[in-house]
Amino acid sequence: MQLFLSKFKNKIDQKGRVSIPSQFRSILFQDGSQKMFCYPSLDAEAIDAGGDSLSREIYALMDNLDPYSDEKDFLSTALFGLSEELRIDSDGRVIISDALIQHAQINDEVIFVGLGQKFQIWEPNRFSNYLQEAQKKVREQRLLLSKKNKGF
Amino acid sequence: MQLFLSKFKNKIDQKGRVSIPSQFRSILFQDGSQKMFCYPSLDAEAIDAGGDSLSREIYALMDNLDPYSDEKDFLSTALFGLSEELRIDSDGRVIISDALIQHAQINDEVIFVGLGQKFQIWEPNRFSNYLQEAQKKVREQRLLLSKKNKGF
DNA sequence: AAAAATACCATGATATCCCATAAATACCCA
DNA sequence: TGGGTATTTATGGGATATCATGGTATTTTT
Repeated sequence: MQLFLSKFKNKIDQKGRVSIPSQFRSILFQDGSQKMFCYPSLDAEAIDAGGDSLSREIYALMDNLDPYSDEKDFLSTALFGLSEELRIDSDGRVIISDALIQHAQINDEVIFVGLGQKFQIWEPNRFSNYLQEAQKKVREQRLLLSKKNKGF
Repeated sequence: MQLFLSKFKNKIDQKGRVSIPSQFRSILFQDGSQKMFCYPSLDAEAIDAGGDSLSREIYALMDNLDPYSDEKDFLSTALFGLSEELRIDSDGRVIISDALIQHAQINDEVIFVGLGQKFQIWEPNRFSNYLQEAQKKVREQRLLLSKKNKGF
């Protein structure tokens, strides 16, 4: 299976269009769909996105819930209500909806960040801040680890 | 199978007409019917709606209940008594009945919210309140989910 | 006849398609 | 290996189609 890797910075034009990085695009196209599935990230000011496999994963998750439970009502509102299947146009671009733009505080540039099974879309500055934080955490963790595991 | 996803805000005009979001409309039309099936949401101040598959589902649900039970009486009153099949006009609009308008406390704008198999129609402010609540609940429940669903 | 429902038409905004261009990348062959 | 050519890719713009929405006319209902 192909993974989403690396990161790419692209511009949003006046009509709101962004090119999906071609590497990512070709993965999305693999299952034949012309859509990019996406939704606001649960714990970051970013957009989570992926292809058919990601959306199927989420649909399956919903299917397992009791149809008439509060749990399902809340989840389906928060997930289905906020997720979108963006059409990929003939030039490989999408138009990100206002709601998602706002959630991720995006202006006229975005960074696509590969996360393996899915990828995220960030406002560039926010992403570099997030990355720094993450790296800091990793270093701290490593200090803890290195006491037990020399040479790592 | 096509699912109802995302949300759309539309206006109600002086004659009481609302456009069904075209994405939703095309799903409704798939089973050939020119109708939108709807009824007052059982546990929210909103309208539940969908196509033929939803109405069939509800019929099936009723069939499974003991014919002479209170449960069936109650449900058939709550659902069938108040459910309607709204004609979709040539421009893709419907007229929502007074009873449903009142149940959902709707004025001159509504939000259509995709929930997968069906969708809901909300008064915008009420929906944003409900959404906040739903997101809060989802975050609380999230630890449970993440153990089973990595990467989500 | 009055009121409601339905069909039909008009318009601005937006999305989609199609083409152009420049930069980046891949490709090829001496 | 290097240097040049072909392809791909990101991005912009104009033309076209679609959509939401308002309005008018016609039909149906009561």
